[in-house]
Amino acid sequence: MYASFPNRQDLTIRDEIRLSAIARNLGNFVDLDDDDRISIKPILSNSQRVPSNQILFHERSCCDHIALIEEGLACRYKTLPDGRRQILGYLIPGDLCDISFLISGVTDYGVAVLGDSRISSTPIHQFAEILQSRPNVARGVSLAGLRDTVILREWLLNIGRRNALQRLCHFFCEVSLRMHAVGQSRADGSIDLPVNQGALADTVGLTQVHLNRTLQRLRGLNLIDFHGRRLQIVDFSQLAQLAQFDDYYLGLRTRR
Amino acid sequence: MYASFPNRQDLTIRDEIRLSAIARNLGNFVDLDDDDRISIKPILSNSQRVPSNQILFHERSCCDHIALIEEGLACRYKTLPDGRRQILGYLIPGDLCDISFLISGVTDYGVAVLGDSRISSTPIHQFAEILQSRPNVARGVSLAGLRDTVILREWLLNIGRRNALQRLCHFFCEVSLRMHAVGQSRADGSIDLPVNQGALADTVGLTQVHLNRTLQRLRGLNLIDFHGRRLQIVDFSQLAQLAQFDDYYLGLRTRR
DNA sequence: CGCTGTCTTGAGTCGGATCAAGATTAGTGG
DNA sequence: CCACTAATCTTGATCCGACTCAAGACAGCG
Repeated sequence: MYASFPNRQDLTIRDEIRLSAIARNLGNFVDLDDDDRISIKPILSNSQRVPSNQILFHERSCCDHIALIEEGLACRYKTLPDGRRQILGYLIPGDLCDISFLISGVTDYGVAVLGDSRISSTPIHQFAEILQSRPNVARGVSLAGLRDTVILREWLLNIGRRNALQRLCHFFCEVSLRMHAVGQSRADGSIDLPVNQGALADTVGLTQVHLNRTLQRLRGLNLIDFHGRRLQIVDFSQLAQLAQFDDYYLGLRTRR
Repeated sequence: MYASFPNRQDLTIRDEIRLSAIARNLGNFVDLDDDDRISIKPILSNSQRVPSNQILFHERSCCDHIALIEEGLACRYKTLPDGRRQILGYLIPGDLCDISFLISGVTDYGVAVLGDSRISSTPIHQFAEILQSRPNVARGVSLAGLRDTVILREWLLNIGRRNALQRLCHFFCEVSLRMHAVGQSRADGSIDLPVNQGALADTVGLTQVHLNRTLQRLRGLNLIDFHGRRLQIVDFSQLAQLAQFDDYYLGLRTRR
């Protein structure tokens, strides 16, 4: 699928899991051994394709499954009675949405699929069993869940205290690094970002029109290139500087 | 201390714990029995007074204790390199800050005390022991922690998608209900809110000047009365309607 | 009483919203 | 492959909410 990957056919199952997005994701937080990786196989085994724009679950719904994004993109969101929407975060390959179902079983937010995706769904009890038998995996999953909250806090700072240009830069920096960390960037460093400008506006708390103009400013500064649902960051360090972006909060192991 | 409370001297230890803010807080999520309540006594036993404006811990620090707000008020915050600050949430009596230390040990945010407070601090290992022996308490603590995140999401929606007046109304509704739920409201329904307008501005993502004017509009509408660090909500239902506030996300058991 | 923090007010500016229309692209069925 | 349709993107004009800067009023406190 991606240039740097060997052909899937040639891989053993163990290697396939090793290269899976979730193994890469958890690998950012803990060191998984082979047994750990084998243990998460059930989570990967019943995936299915989900078309763009489908709602995985609605705001204020109940959940007895834990979904994993294997390919594609999804987002958490909340809406106001008058229809205004705020996107609360993105779920990229390797992300679970949401382990808090293990505790609570209800959601305050909804999850929508953004591009055509492949998503697997695991019953809560089965998921819980894996966590119980593999403490290492459990710790990785906990830390991944914790990072979701850390990102949420950074977003609140972003939207509450940065201006339009900075917000957008910050978002692009973040999503780009996260995609890299789970092996979802292309050879040229670009990433697939199947979102329209309306969704981008709902991400950073702007209107669609103003987002469009901000995007053009960014393009004019020659910092990014965003066409055909693909994001290419031209100058990451300048982008990060403009946004006062610091990857500390992502807690990713640097492994370039 | 509050008019409706019996004199502390007359209480047995068991009753004292029952009336403690943390027991009331956890009681919003699970039903605690007497053994559960006795078990949390160690958490309450080494409290000390902390003066206003003191920093409990800084952004990006390490933590080996879990702090409990027994009286007073504190807030989580993050700052930008240029000094801009965003308050991420308030810690009111009965709140733990933050159980994620059980997993991670480092913070991305800081915590500052706002009014003179009484705060107790428990070593992580001791705290973990209690959770291990009392699953009911553990579940309550987990749900309380989960609600912190739910509130965070609501704040992102609030700051991202509501205007100045709505944001402020929403915040007042929320903090008022939360204080009620842990027995921290006065006989007349007012609550202590030891924050200045600068902090309020950092709460809802506005400047201090504009917050001042928004506050005046709210006073002009005769919906609130905020003087001398005390908040009196004059007409809750109108305030809630204006903010499109819905207490669903707080997950509090209604017990008026 | 004077200091310091906090609140309030005014004037001017600007960032971002709103409204409306047109251009471009993607998707669909024939 | 084209024609038609619906999304999406882009642009312009205008307006308003919120920010900035600056100064003054007020309150709490030693």
